Amino acid sequence: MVPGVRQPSDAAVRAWTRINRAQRFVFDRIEADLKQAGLPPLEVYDALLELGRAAGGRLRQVDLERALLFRQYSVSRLVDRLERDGMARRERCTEDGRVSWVAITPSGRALRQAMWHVYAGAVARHVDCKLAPEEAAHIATALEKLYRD
Amino acid sequence: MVPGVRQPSDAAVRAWTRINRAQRFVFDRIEADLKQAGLPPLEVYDALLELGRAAGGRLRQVDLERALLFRQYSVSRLVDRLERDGMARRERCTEDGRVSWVAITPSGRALRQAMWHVYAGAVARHVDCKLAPEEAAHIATALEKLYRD
DNA sequence: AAAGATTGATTCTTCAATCTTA
DNA sequence: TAAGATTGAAGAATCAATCTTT
Repeated sequence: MVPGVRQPSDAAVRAWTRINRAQRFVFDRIEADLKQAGLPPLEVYDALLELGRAAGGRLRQVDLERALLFRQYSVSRLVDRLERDGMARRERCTEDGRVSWVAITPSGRALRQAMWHVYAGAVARHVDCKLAPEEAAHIATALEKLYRD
Repeated sequence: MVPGVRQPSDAAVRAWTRINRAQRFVFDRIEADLKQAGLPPLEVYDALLELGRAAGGRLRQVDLERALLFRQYSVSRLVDRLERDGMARRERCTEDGRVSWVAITPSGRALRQAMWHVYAGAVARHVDCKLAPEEAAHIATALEKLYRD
């Protein structure tokens, strides 16, 4: 025991290491499925989903940042790529000159749908198959507490 | 509904998105704590932990790869960095010329301990505080099923 | 000063090909 | 052929500094 360092419970350490491992394990498999289908990585799906859901099919960059739990510069570069590939475009904000809107394009919507095709199968195979329905629900409820600041 | 794509249950999709978000959220905060203390990222801790636990303080690279769920080339480059920083060294295997052993150094052991100092506090703050003890145990049990192939 | 966003340089990751030994 | 490991080149993430507007 080291004074001044609060020791977490064994249960908490085990929970954290397994969150970490399970995430990487499943994530790697989903990404592999997407890649095999010639599709972009999951972060592109997540971004297109947020944009597609938003009113008018667009979000301020800062809101996309919060929705995705990404850094400002990561979003900036992700949007660069989406724009380069024709999946989204930036629009200037007339009310606040600091703000940049990001709007999904029709190609972006089509890509999201194509990705869901593969993504859904991957979640079914790598998650749904392995958990009882109550387990999945229970995990979801408990994990939400970790990111409600 | 698209024929030919197995649809995962809503519960499974929610579980997966929350695993993903919770992992990123907690991971970012732990990494920030380590960084603020001038320490290297979590993967270094994980590697040093595996090496330190192993018999003789060393593992074959391929076993480190499996323990960490990393790719061959990622481990190769991680060991490059550990070696460069004096935390581990490669040793050739006399029995099988294809194999490379990776051994932890005394500096590596010291670093792992210094990192645990910070890491423990971070897990206490970002995980232990937010979950009831039974919840942590339950999460651990359920999540393990996701990476037992 | 603070909020939103961008960028040059560096570091790390990933891809795809390669190398060595079994 | 396959297993274990490495590597040049390309792509992405990160750092730290910067820019613009509020």
